[in-house]
Amino acid sequence: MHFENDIVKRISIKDVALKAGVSIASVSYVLNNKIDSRISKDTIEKVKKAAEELNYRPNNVAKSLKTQRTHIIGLIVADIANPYFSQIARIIEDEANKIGYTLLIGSSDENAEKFESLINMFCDRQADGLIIAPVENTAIHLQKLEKQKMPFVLIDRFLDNIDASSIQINNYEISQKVTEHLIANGYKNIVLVAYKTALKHLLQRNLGFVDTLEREKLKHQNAVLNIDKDAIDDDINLGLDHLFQSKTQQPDAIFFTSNKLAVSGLKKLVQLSLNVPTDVAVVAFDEAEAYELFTTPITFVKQPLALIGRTAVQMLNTKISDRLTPIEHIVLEAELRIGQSSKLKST
Amino acid sequence: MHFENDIVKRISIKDVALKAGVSIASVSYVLNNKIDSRISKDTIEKVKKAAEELNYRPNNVAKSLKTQRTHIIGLIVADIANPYFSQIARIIEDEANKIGYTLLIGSSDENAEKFESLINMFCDRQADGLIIAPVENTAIHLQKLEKQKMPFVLIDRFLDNIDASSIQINNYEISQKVTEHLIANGYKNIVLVAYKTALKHLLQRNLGFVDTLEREKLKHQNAVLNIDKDAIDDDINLGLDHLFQSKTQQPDAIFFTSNKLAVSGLKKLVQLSLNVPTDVAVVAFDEAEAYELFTTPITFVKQPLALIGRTAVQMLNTKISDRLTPIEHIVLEAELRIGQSSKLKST
DNA sequence: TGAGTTTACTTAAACGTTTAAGTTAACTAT
DNA sequence: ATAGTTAACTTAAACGTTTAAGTAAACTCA
Repeated sequence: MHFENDIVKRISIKDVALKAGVSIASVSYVLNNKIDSRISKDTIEKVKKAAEELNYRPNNVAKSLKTQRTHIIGLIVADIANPYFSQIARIIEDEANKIGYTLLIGSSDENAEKFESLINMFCDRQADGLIIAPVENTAIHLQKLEKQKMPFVLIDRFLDNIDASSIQINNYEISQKVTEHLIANGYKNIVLVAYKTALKHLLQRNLGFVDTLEREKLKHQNAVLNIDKDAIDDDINLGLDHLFQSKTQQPDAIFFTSNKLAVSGLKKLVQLSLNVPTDVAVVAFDEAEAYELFTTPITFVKQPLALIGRTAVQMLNTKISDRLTPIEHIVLEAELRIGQSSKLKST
Repeated sequence: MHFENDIVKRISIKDVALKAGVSIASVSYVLNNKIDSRISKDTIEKVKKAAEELNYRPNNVAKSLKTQRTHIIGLIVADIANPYFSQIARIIEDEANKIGYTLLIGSSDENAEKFESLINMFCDRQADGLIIAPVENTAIHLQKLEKQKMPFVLIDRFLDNIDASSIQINNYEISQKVTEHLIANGYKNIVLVAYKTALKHLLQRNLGFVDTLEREKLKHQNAVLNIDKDAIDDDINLGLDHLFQSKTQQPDAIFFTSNKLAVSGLKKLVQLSLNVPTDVAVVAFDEAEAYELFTTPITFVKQPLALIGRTAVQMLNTKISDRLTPIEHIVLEAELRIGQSSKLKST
């Protein structure tokens, strides 16, 4: 039978069986290397030859339906276009592929509704497990996942009211370290540029900063500039304008708590013709190509992305194969990469 | 029945049917809004109530097996960690979601073998269609796709020996335009930093450059620095060192034909303490955060990413719904964004 | 020799859906 | 009263696999 302009009928195990003159069960055994069930060399040859000649390719949809395993891992990030997440995604992709999984990626845009529909989509598609950078107000959905016994691990962020395996960095401590570094280098009017958020990991960054200022007896009123994540450029524009107009106490250093904040802020500093670090020192968070190419190389907090990705996949994989694996919280250490943007203040 | 520590049994249409006291067919009709088959208000209510109470979620694997549609679109890029591709991926993700598709992404690393296994993976997973940035020496695999009548469209790149729908930018013309722009601004010793490659779209960029030099009677021997994509930093290091050591004819302008080349090259220029544009002018390709933050904002070729992504999804979708749709080649226009890095040469 | 074992298969049910075809009761029209 | 129609369902096959269970021939050994 030949359909002139129709979809080419895909070759199934049935066609292979017919051509090889054996049962479909035999074909399945041969093609899946089920050596425990004894099959003659002759049959193996016949099946392999037929499969080859027909250009047989397995149908994973059917396979998944039968085996109840899709070998799909879902990944929910805030935005795959953000280099932080695209780098992590790439690492996870490779790591997942290595152990036979395919990665399905979704962007939540920090939006709880999109987040929920991604969760649903992954569940409906029968993903074997999920790696999730959770969004504010999504604890309910994660609890639902737990109830369904869907294996998942959290990365980057975590939520209070949910007890799930997670991989984080030492946000509080690294933020302390950054602040201490700036103070040690002679900066006294340090401003933190952070997000308006309830996300724990970001609040820890803020807290590490404020606590350190307090401990070092530096003023910390108005030391935090809170930015709306949906209006980064606008808020930073206004915020920095305001800060540098104030003749009383201009900041001598800025600590940006994310790459997007830093990139936006650096643009603004260029616009304001402020020199880094002579007019104002800068420390950033996460990586960005831009940090290396800025007039002066930027000091930044480098997250162990490869380790985060690898650990996430490994943890998830053990969770998938053994659902009784206890919950685990892993804290990885971020690194302070010191560039020129925060060097010893020349007085 | 309750399994203490086992996987929670997922609720199927069967359970809903049982609870509602109707057949599974009725449940299917109700849940899929098949209004053509007449169903009483009463039954509709019962089914919806049962589904709700049981928290029923459809099993897309089973659905796909039966309907022969997965509503999955596969996307093959060189590397999802590359901002050019992650931005495109994000646009495609949104566009695909809008019309009910889920995006599956794979990175080929410009490697023909990985490329082939991605193609196979997508086929085995029964993707409805593919959006592909093809790799060198992969025409065979694309031909195989054609033979199988798997709908696909090519983006970014294209191959000679394959007649498939594609979306490109006007590589040759925009490259001419860049070169003319540099010449118009007084630069005479322009060097092109390009990839060692057989990829057509990149060769067109090279050709647009060389042709323009020739037409303008400028020397074009050694005007192209070819970089191995697997050793970008090393090759650029050596190449630029060599160029700027030559006392005879130092370049006064560099045109980088990709974002990765540009970022690597700009780093090197910083190392060499060369000022842009007074020592050497620069034009780059594609976008990078870095361009805006460099000492002087970089002139670059901006691709219409959103349009590329949207067009790709639309073309693919019409191909999926009607496999007889004729092949189409779309050429979109890139834009030259003029920054400070190529401004009028001060003599 | 014949009961038991091993080898090399095949049969058939199942996974969770969709949907064409079948069924039955109620209604309509003569 | 009866044939025909319609409404509201249900039955069962199918999608392409996997795999437990069944079968039949060949071999083993007392």
